Amino acid sequence: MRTIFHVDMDAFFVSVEEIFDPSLKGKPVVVGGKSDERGVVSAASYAARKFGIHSAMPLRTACQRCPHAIFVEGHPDRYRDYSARVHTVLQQFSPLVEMASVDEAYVDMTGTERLLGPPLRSAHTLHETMKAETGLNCSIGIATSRLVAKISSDQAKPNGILYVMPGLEASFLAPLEVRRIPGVGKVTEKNLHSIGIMRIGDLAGLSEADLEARFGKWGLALAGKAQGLDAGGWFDKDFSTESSPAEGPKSISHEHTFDHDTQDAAQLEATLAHLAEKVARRLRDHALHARTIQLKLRYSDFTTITRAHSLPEPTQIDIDLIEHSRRLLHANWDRRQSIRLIGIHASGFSEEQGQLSLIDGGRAERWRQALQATDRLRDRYGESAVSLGSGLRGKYKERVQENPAALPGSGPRKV
DNA sequence: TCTGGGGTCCTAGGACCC
DNA sequence: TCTGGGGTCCTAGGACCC
Repeated sequence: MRTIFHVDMDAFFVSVEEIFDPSLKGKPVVVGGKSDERGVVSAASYAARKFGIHSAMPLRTACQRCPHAIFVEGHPDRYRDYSARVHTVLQQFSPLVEMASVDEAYVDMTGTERLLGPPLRSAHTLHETMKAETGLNCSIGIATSRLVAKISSDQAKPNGILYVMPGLEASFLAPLEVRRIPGVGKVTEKNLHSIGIMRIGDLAGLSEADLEARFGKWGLALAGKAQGLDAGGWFDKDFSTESSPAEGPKSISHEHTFDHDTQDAAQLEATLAHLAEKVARRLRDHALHARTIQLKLRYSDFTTITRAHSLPEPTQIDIDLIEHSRRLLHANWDRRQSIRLIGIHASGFSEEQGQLSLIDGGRAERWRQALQATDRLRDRYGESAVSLGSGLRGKYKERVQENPAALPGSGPRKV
């Protein structure tokens, strides 16, 4: 029998902002951007939630619900820093810690009783240590599976601890809404409601065969989740010993939503080139080469298309990404419509570089050296210090020169 | 409710090969 | 040349998570 903690930081981004500006404490605070910008809420303080504000809500809606709320841009580097501190605290309690995202983690506490006491006691100690060492509140769910631990930390919020004792999983889950199951979103919830399944207990009452007939493979997974089982069964894996083969990212992408929809080809190309440079930069940082380049366009009416192209040889060079994404743009953009969002996505990674690229083999090495030099300059002087020329073009260039903040991605970053 | 940005995983159809 | 079946790769779209 395992003992799993799911540790979830309370209103993480807001709480970190409060450390840097204590005057925010207790006030309705919204992290995500200005109140009149295109964008959504990344995190809301508990005071803001009282006005009906929640994450993923459009900023403009949040502003309508609470005009006197304080809107702040996020600080991703601060969150990464505090996430690392959280990780450090957790490692004092178990060597088996898995950060599931920037603000939550699974900790395998199996076998720590002799050292740290029974689960409720060690959770209490962890809770206090977290507050003392990071200044942040967290909620802790304790259970025999990751799934139930996660659902119970959710029920423990804010700033609480909830222990689902072994054997009580089914009775804990039964009264909860199906939406509480991780992986059940709006669509699945609606589908389940349409056949009269409202609560996890209802779901647990259906047979595997029934669920499979209705939802296919996903139905089988759902049947397991309704029992509180992790994906691979109950006792199966012991997380960090079965070394994660999925080392490193599987895709790297950047996208940008314009303040105003546009049909200006120069602006689109300049933005795309800039996004491509950021993707290429990150490919080099990870020592990865991508074979598939995908363009994403979202029109004013919010219809979204993606168009992909696979290269004969993988690449990590700016101009390959810029050229291929530019071709995809011109081949697929319906010019009757104006564009709200443009993005580029790289996948199909390998660690080796391709023999061919748009540049012939002899010059490839010099290119690599030049790119390394620009990477270093950007490290030292900032992202906008160096550009390959194609990143800036036409009208857009003028705007950028007058106002560096006009360049997507420069200035304070959104979360 | 006028809807971000970064990811992961899944499905489904068609091409192509044996 | 009245036509099966499987495997793999590629592409497009969508659900979901934080």
